[in-house]
Amino acid sequence: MVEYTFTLDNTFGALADNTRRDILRRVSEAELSVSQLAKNYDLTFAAVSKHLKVLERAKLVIKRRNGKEQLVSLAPQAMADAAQYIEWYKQFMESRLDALEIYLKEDQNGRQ
Amino acid sequence: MVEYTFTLDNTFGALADNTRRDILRRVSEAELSVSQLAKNYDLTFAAVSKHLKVLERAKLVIKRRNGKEQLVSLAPQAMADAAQYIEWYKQFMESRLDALEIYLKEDQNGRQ
DNA sequence: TGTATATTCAACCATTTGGTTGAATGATAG
DNA sequence: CTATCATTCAACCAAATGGTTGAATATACA
Repeated sequence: MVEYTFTLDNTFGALADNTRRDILRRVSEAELSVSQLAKNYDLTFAAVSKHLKVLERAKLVIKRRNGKEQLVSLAPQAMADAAQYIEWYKQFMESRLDALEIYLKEDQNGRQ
Repeated sequence: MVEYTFTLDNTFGALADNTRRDILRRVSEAELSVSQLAKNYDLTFAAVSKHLKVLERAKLVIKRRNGKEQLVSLAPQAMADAAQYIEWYKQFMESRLDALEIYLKEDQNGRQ
């Protein structure tokens, strides 16, 4: 674990919003312009542009200019980092997930 | 994908803070009282208590009373849910991670 | 060159967040 | 009961977030 602190703050912070997660979902399927993205939300263009800046800061997406428009796509390198953080969290949860299994087995009945 | 929206907001929101991630790390190893936790940070007791409420709202920890103190531990069921979200995110990233491999192979040299 | 299109920037506003302090509540020990 | 320890609640504050509108910038097109 290096100095992931700020990056993790940005990464998780960026993921803590449904619009941004939806943007990620969309651009994970295809590279889209800002206006193409903006069409999907009941938000102003500027608001979507701001969301994109949050995602850019978190290095979850990159933009490249194509004529008048700006094309958004997932940022492959940061994506790998994100997956790594997530993997780390999964690891650190793992021991507890073992405990969970035991817990669930011991508790087949009395779940509220 | 059910209605994870609010939960994911809370989950990722809760994870977007180093103090809270550190609390999670600590309580993943052992059940700790609020004051035992608070000792580790240069924060008031109340501030730590607030962080714990955020983690509770995200169902990442649970508290149980033990005499005067309140013992904090990872919330096993929510932990499983969190792992599931994370797994989902990994899945949806997977296609792009394949693309990443290709990208990395094609780009052995020119990384800035 | 001027105009339209795509996007960002700046200023502003309301709400949320992360922190503080001090009072209130809960539980145990005398 | 009352004092004490552990924790929360309430009120407050500054900074960050998520949104708006309107002006500014960049590119293409005629």
